[in-house]
Amino acid sequence: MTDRKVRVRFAPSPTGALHIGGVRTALYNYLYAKKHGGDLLLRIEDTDSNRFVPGAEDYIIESFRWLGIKFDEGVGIGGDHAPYRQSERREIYKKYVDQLLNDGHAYIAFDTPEELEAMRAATPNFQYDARTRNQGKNSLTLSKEEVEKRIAAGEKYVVRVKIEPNEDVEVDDMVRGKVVINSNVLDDKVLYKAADELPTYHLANIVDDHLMEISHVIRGEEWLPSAPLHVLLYRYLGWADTMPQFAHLPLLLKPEGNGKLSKRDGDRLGFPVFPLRWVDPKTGDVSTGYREEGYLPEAVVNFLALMGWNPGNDQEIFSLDQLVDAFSFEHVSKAGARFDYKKAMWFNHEYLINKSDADVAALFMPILAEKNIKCDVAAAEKIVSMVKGRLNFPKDLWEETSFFFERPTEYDEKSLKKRWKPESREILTNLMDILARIDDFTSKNMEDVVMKWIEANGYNTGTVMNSFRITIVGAAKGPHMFDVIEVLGKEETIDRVRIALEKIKD
RNA sequence: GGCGGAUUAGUGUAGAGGCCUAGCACGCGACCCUCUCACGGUUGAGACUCGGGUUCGAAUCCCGGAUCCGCUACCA
Repeated sequence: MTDRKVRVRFAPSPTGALHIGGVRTALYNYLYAKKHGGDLLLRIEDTDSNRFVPGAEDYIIESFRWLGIKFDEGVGIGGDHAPYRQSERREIYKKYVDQLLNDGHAYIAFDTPEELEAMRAATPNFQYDARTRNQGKNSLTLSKEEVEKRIAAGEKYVVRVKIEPNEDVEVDDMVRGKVVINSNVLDDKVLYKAADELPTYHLANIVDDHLMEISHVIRGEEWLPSAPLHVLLYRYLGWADTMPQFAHLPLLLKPEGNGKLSKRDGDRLGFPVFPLRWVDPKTGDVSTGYREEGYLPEAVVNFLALMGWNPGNDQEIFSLDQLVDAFSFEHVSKAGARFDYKKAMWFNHEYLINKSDADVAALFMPILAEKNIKCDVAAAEKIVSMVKGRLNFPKDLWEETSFFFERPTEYDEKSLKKRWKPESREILTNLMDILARIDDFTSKNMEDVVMKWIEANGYNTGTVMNSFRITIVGAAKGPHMFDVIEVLGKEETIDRVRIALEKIKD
């Protein structure tokens, strides 16, 4: 289409925590920009003064910092097109509002909310448009003098776009192809509110995208119905030849039931819908985040990328750079995607498994510190290497390793019932003697000695090992037994068996 | 209601007229591995929304119904 530089933007409203769907939109913007050597900008769309929430902007910036999605320009970074906060761009919008007014593509309207309400009530399917605007109090129906008088008197007004009727407007969408709709179904949307001297989304969005030289608008599907309006605005403003290309992304849907993914789904099913923990400043409500739940940022990115896009083959594990390489709109799906939080857990599991023992140990150390347990890094790495495969989250580490640090206080009943045999007591008593005589207390050596002993006595390996395991671990679970007792050491191992034999009733 | 979008197993998806006896992954079940739990490997159940066309042939193209999603604010 155009050979100009790819410049895309993520433009959230600071109305609360950043929704995970917004994160995905930003991610796709990032992937497309980087794939084509372009820029990604962060713009804050705070044109609704009523919905502004303090802290939301910092939250957004911190979220992307954590996820590793870097912006090239925008709020918090700066750039040639500053300011990037719409509330700081009032004068800029005013200029284009006037241009639209002068060119007859917009008009001033004085109708109060109550009057509009009445009009809506009076006619079914009412919308403010070419057929009905003659019923309103606006600069098309009022005399010039009257309009000026009202404005001079300080009456609050609004500027509406004047949609030309009966015209097919075509939106060329990168994921959906051509979408055509007739301008008759478009209404004369409010573009500007004199009350707070701010534009609405529609105008601000077009003006900023034009001024910031945005080449592609990649946003959620909820914007598809207003895309024709945007196309018209580019035309009315005389910017049709540099209009960006549109791509409307499928929405993230509830894991079950109908509708789009919401915070409530996360609360109900137990998964985060926000990247970071968020405390609502008004209500004090606390929402957990992916970061706080122990998700790895690279796992979140990978999972999100695959909700609505696929590489066209069976590959599932992608680094951010690999995603950049593979991304294309040809493989963005059109239908909304049910949010698969179980798959998200699996991705985290995969990333955890593939981390080095040293990296997982680094996640383990703070947990140990919190429990007031002294453990050097080398030992932590060794322990972690044994349990890495069974983790979904770092917080599972304690559950999987606590027996290395604390003697069992009780013995799992199910395990006892299934694995404790009448001969267990006698076998373990003898095993204590065997272990006591081993000088080389390493896993491999002990395995050799003990297995030979088992064979020589004609014991059942399962009976011996499982009974032994229960006395050491407290249940029929955990890594290779000899690896466990190597870490524990001879004295501790024998103590545990002895104590267990005292406590366990046959 | 109006307008737009969508529709492959429970979920995410592959599939762009014959390669489809519809592939992969998550989840679920079984088996193998094994001293247990995991990991890993093998494997099972499980889908083309429904009707009509077009075609020698349709998951793939066309039309219609159904369902779902979104929009329909001086919110984004």
